[in-house]
Amino acid sequence: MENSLHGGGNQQQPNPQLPYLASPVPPVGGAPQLVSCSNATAAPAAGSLGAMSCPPPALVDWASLLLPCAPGSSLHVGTTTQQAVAGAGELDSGGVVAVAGGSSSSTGAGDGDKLAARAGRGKGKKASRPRFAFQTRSENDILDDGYRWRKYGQKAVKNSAYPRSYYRCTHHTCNVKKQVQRLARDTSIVVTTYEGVHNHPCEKLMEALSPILKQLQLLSQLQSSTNQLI
DNA sequence: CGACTTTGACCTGCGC
DNA sequence: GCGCAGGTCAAAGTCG
Repeated sequence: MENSLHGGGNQQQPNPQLPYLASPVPPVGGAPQLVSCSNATAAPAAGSLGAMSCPPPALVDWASLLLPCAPGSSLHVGTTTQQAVAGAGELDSGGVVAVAGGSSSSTGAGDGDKLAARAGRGKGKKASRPRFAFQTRSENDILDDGYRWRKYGQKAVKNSAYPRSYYRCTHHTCNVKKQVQRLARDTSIVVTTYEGVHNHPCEKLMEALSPILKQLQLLSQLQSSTNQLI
């Protein structure tokens, strides 16, 4: 029951004042073991990691995840767009997950005219949204990435005994989605695909960081006053 | 009672 | 044009 959502607007204006997530967030809670990752479209620059609002789990070097994966590294990243996304149902392509940018139908078909919304859904050019997928070896399908998600759908996927779950960020102004699915080949591996960019801070991170920030402020003040004395 | 999950139906895109 | 598969909606059910 951790997941929830309120649909919400489509505005994705980053707020430079806040340490909002500049890219999909790795799990915080269970410290699952990362198996592989990929981000074909919105590869965040290394520098953007500083803006990430969620601390990485101990076992995973998330920083490296967000960089182009180096050959020979422990991470396997695919770039074959064909399998990407579409193949999400067929994610067991040699342990490689590839995600292509932009896809999935339009979003935000929310409270308005349902028919009109549906009529517009998926029509025209597909909105290009950053997508980012990674595999984790975890017993839990739901990884605690610090954000709150609401499940809005579940689909049986072809060639997979496990269904795919669809989640949206519950933040009212955030339109980020994620899909969670287990690999058909290796059911211990969970494939999580993020779509979109959070435009708000990670609640849990802010919660966890606030005492640390206070201490830092105190230390900073103490240091400046000490310098004055010297 | 509100928030969230479940689940079946519906819609669209795509391949044949 | 048809059928399949993926993605989304929303009513109903569940839970705290």
